[in-house]
Amino acid sequence: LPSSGYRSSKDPAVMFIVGSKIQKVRLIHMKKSANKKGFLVDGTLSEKVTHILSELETQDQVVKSLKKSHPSSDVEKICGQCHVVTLEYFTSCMEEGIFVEVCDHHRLKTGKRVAPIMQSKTEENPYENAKYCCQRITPLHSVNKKFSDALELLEKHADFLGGDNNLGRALAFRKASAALRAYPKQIKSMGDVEDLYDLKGGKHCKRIIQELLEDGFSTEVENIQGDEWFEVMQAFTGIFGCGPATARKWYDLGHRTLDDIRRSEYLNLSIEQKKGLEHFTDLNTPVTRREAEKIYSIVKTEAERILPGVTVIMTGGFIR
DNA sequence: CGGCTTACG
DNA sequence: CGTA
DNA sequence: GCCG
Repeated sequence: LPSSGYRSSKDPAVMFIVGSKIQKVRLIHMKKSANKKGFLVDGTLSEKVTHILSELETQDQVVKSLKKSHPSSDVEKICGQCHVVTLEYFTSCMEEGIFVEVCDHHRLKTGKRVAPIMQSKTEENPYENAKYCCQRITPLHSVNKKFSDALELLEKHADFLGGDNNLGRALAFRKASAALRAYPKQIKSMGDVEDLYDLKGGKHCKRIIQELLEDGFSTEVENIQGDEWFEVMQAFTGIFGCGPATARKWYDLGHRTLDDIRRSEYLNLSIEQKKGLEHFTDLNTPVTRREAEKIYSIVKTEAERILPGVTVIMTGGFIR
């Protein structure tokens, strides 16, 4: 341990896990497994704490977060006496069964600013190595739309069917579809998809792609598109508040159109579904940037009135 | 052959 | 069960 | 349906 400010080594090590950015169930699980392995975990931030573990990026963020959750503690002092470390440190400790030695790479940065994520134009699209979708870039308009749309249709179909295995199948189709949508080059032969993660071990998705390459269409896909049940399911699940289960129920009762649903006396429509029907077209129309800017301007004006100098930033897709 | 995100109303 |  |  560094000499200044640290307590003597005869005191037991105590960890404290900062809740921020950690989902509730995961936090509970972390504490549970730490206790099980004999680690001392403080429920509140006390002077006994020697290791502060956090998913946050910097020490300043940790201090800020703890001040909120522990207003009566001298957060700065306690943090100054502790190791402030990442959850990778936690993982290492769990593996070893002891408080492992704190290395530099475990420590949280002291800087206030989070480094912006830069996308250099010269950098190649990291797709080839991407195992996880968060590691790759997906264009809004993919050159492989034809392929991704086909698999997306199969995803929906499996989702509409529901039941045990179909949720898993839907997930697989979704991943495969997303993989193709993110693939930067136009797919021209089976060789292009041979090793693609989320497809490489598969048979069904590859068959669809082969059909599209050789014939320009897939019989399986065409059949689904021409299927009345599928079309009606698609329409019904387009209603806010109506998912696959409700859509199936309505179909089985003989309904076929949105107006059937509107006119029906006996369906106990939820408030969401009533509003979903009322604003069907609107709710299925993407919000334009122009509209988003307008709302932004209203929010910004009002926020500045309440708190002069405040920063207001649009988030979600419109941040791009 | 099991598992497939999580939380909330 | 549906939404986020 | 695909992955581990």
